Amino acid sequence: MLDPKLLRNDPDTVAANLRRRGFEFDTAAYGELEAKRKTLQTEIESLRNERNERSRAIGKAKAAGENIGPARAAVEAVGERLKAAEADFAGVQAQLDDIHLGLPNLLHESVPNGADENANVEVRRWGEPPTFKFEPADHVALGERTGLMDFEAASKLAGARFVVLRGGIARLHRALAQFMLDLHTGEHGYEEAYVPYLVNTETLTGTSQLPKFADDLFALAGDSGYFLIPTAEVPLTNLARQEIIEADALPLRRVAHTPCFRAEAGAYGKDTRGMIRQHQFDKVELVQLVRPADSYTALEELTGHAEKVLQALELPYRVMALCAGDIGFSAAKTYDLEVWLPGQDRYREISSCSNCEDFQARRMQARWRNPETGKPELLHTLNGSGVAIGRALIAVMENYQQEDGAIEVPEALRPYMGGLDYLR
RNA sequence: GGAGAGGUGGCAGAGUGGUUGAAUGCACCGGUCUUGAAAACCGGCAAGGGCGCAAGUCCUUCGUGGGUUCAAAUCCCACCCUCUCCGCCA
Repeated sequence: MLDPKLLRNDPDTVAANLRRRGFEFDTAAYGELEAKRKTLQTEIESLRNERNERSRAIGKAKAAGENIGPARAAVEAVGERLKAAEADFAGVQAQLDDIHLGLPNLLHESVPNGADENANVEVRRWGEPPTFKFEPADHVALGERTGLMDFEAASKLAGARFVVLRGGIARLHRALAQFMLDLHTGEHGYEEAYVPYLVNTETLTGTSQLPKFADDLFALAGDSGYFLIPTAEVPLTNLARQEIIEADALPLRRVAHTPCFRAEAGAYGKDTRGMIRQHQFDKVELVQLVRPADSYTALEELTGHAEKVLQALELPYRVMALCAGDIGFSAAKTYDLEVWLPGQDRYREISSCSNCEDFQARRMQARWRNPETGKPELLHTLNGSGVAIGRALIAVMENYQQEDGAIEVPEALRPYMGGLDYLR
């Protein structure tokens, strides 16, 4: 959510910023609604004031043993007028709330212009794509050869966009998660967290998956009100919802390994082959809550923490600064990490690291106590994949494949694989 | 699932219809005392919003949402959550 004061006082600046995303903010309509709101609010407040004063007077009169009959009748009329004004106000406020919850975050000035992913800017590259003396297979073909990656079995159990992993591949998948958690808790100062995979609408509204992106989520059948989390960003970030965090506890860095569930409603026919785009995938997620002044430094650090995973696995990647048109709803700035996939002969997203500034914090009322002012102020929130496990598995399989279809186990993962060096 | 108790400020904890936004304690901030610190003492200290140059002033908020009333932390209804006991269960 954007600062309502900013929307009121400087709507044109907001509109100009959002236009970079290709988002049109109707300032005239907003201004009109906002004026209505103000008029009604002023009216309501003065009516309430009148009611309160008269009621107080009645209390005093009664205590003094006077006749309060006429005074009561007089206030009744105020109550009627108040009721009508409040109904009007609620209608206007509901419209304003819809607008507020539907506006994306303002972009940081460093975000490059551009309409879609083609305009994303490469920031740096790490590692060299491996060369093969044979035609490298993709992970689906590699999985078939070992027989340990079974899309048909998953389809029987649940339908399209699921996978069953078995044996060494399943273990490699688990090893990746363990390795990443150990790296982030051991080297990067994150506290490991175990969190609910089912969350309520308030939580999803806090991180801004709701109300706008309900179609991307899986909701549980029945009336429990639960949704499956699309990422651990949701529970981890919402830990701070309606909290005031003491300054010396900052920055808060948390990491969790969870499954993620996504409806992929807008992705029919996209990435249907293999494990690239699944309804269920595992991810190690990094979340930081920081002082506003520190959030851009924190974004660089957090991105670096995700990069360390790929470096340790010796997977070639590049860092992309997302352009205005490709950046997510709640982010002010985002770096994507794209890993090299020999089977696709190109880089594919494996991590997305964002600074949401106070956008989510305002929705959540996640605050910290600023010792300089003594007042609670909004935090800045950041999140990043550190990294997506399914895609990391693919990347390892494809980059470490051998001519005979075996997969070499990266050094960093061998301790988690009982010392195994090749999967066959 | 059954029975009971309870949700109040950063925390603990009073308050059962009328200047109660809320006693008191802790924490925090400022001061006195002290060589310094602690203790003691004095003072300050909720959040959000409106108007105002400011001083200030008004509105809202006592789990959430409705209701009763001239007036609700206080009464009624629904829901959520926490705790205790019983049952069941990993």
